[in-house]
Amino acid sequence: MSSTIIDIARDCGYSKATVSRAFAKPEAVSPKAREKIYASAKKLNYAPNVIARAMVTRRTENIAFIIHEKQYPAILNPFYSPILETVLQEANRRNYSLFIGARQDMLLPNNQFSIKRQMDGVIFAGEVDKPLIQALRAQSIPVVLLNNHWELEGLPCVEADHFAGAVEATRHLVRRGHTRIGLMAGLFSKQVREARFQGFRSVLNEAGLPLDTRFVKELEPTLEVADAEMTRLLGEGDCPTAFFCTNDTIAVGAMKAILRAGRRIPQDIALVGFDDSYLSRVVEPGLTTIRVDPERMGRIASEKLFAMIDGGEGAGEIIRLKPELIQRGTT
Amino acid sequence: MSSTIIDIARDCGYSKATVSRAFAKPEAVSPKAREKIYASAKKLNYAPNVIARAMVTRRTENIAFIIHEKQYPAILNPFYSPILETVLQEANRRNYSLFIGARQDMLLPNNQFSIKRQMDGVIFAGEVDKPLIQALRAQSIPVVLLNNHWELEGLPCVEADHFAGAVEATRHLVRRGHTRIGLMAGLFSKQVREARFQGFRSVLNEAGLPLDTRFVKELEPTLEVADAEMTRLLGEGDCPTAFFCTNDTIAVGAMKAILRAGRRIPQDIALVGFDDSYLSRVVEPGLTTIRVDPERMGRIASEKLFAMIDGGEGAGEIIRLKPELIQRGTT
DNA sequence: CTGAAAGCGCTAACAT
DNA sequence: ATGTTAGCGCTTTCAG
Repeated sequence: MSSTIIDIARDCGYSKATVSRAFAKPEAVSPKAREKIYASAKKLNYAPNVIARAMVTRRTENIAFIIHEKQYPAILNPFYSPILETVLQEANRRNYSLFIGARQDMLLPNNQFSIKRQMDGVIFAGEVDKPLIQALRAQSIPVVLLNNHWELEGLPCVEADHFAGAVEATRHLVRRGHTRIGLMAGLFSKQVREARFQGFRSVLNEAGLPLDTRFVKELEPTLEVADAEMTRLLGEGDCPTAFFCTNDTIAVGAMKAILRAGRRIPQDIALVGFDDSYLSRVVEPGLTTIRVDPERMGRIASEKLFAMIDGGEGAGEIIRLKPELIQRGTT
Repeated sequence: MSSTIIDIARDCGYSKATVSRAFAKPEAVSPKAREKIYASAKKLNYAPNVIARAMVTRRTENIAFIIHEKQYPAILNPFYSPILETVLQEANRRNYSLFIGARQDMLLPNNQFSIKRQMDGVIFAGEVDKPLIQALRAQSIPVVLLNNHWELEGLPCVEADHFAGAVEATRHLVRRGHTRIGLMAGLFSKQVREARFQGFRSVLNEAGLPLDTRFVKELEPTLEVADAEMTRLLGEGDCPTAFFCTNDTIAVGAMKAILRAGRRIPQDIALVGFDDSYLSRVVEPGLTTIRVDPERMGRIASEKLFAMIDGGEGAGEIIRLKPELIQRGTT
C-alpha cells in the first residue's frame, strides 16, 4: 500500500497539517520543515492522493472536452482534432488533466441521466444537449461553447464567422473570373449551414451571377459521398467551372472524382474548401481553403474556461473569429 | 449547492446507508425503499458524488491513454487516433471516463515527479519512460503497452508485427516485377525501425535483388520532409521504380513530389505505405498500404486493461497482430 | 432488509 | 510557523 500524510508525519516528526502544507502551499512552511518532510516523502515513496484532496477542496483539476455524438468520430474529426490538441496542451500546462468524451453524463440505477461531477469545467464542441449544459451550470460548473453559440448569461462561446468565410471563398472564385459557381454544402448544424449558404449567395448576388440550383448540393460531409456526388455532376454535363465546398473533406472527395475523370484542377474545375484541415495539405495540388485558426480557437476557449474556474465570472461574450483565405493549388 | 445522501435520507426517512445502497447496489434494497429513495433523489436533484465514492472504493472509473511526448501531436497522429477512438468507445461502454495526455505524472513541489493516482488503469502508446511504468505497477495500477513491448511479468503488450508487414509490402512490389526498390524509412523507435528494415532486406535477399544504399533513406515521418526527400531523389536520376515507405505520411509526401514532377503513379513509380491511415484513402490514386487493424488493437488493449482492473491478473502476453496488404492505386 | 458508526486521506479554520 | 480538530460525501462492516 502506498503511504499517506500520516506516515510522513510520523516519520518526520511534524504534524499531518504541516505535511499537507508542504505539498499544497510550500511557502507556508519553514525551509527546515520542508526539507525534512520531502526527505521522508522520498523515503516512503509518498505522493498526495488527489482524490482525497479533491474531496475537500472541491477541485479535481480535471476539465472535459465533449464532442456531440453526432459529430463522431470525435478524435478523427479533421476539424476538431487540432482544437482538441491545443486544449490538451493548455490543460497540461496548468497541471490539469483532460477528459474527453461524448457522454458527460452517467446512467443512474434509477434510470435517470445525471452528470458526473468530477470536472472543474467543460468545453462543448459543436452541438450540445440543452438540458446537459443547463444541469452543469446549475451545479456552477463553468462551461464554454466551441463552434456553436447560445445567448445565455455568462456563457462564453467561440466560433468561426461562417458567413464571412463563405464570402471570402466565393469572392475569391469570382475574382478568378468564374461565372458559374456550384456549391457543395455539408449537412452541418442549421446555424452553420445557413450562415455559409447566405455568404455564398450574397456574393453571387453582388456579382450579378445566377444561383443555379442544379449545382447546389447538400450532402453528408464525407469523402465517399462527395466523391460520388461530384462523379454524378461531371456526368451531367454543363458543369460549373468552380465549386465552393463547405469543408475540406467534401472538397477532397470532389477532387478525387475530378482527377479520376481526367479533368485538370484548377484549369478545368477550381475548388475552394473550408477549415484548412490537414487534408488540404495532403492532396496534390494543395487545396485552397478558408482557415479559422484552430490553435487560436482552442486557446481562447481554454483561457475563458480557466478564467471561470479561477473564480472569475464568465465574460459571456460570443467571440467570432475572422477566417482567412489560404490559397494553394486548386484555384 | 447540490444535495447529498444525507438530504435524501432525511427526505425519504431511510438511513443514509440505505440511500447509498440504492445507488451502489440497488438489488440489496427492497423495491419499496428504492422507489421512495429514487423519488426523493429526483425531487432534490441528487446525484452521487463520484469523488466521495472513489475516496472509499478506491476506484475512480477513469482510465488514461498516454502518448509519449515525442509522438506529438497526439490526437492528430494518423496512426494513433483510430486506436484512441476505439479505446474511448470501449471505456464509455463500461461507464468509464477516458483521460488522455502526454504527462501522466505531476511535478511535486519537492521537484520529484510522481504519478497522479486517479486512474484505475493506463494504456501507454508508443515509447514509455521505464520509471513511470514501474511506479504505476508498484502502486498496482494496471498497465497495458500499445505498439511497444517489454518483457515484464504480467505486462500485456499489443503491437503490430512490423517485420511481417515490411515483408508483405516488399514482396508485393517484387511480385509486380520491380527489381529496383527504394526504402523511405521513418525515424521511429529503434524496435520498429529495425523490424521494418529487416523485413525489407530479407525480401530483397530472397529475391536476389540488390540493396542500393543510395535509395535507402531515413527521415522524419512528415509530409514535408518526405516530399523534399523525394524531390531530391527524382532529381538525381537513376531513381528506383518503386518505394516502400514505412508509413503512410511518408508515402503521401512522396506522392506529392512525384505528381508535381509530372511522373505517373504507379506507371513510373509505385509506392507502398504502412498503417492504412485515412491518408491512404484521401489521395488520388488511393495508396496501397499495410493495414494493422487499429480497432482491433484498441479493443484488445482495452479488454486486457479492463480484465486487469476487474481483478484478474494480467495475462502478460505480447500480442503481435498480423498485418494485411491493402491494394489500392499506387501499385 | 435496514441502521449505526467508523473511517477513506486530505485541507482549512482556529489556536498556539 | 506549526499543531488540533472537524469535517468533505460516501461505503462498509457489524448488528439488529
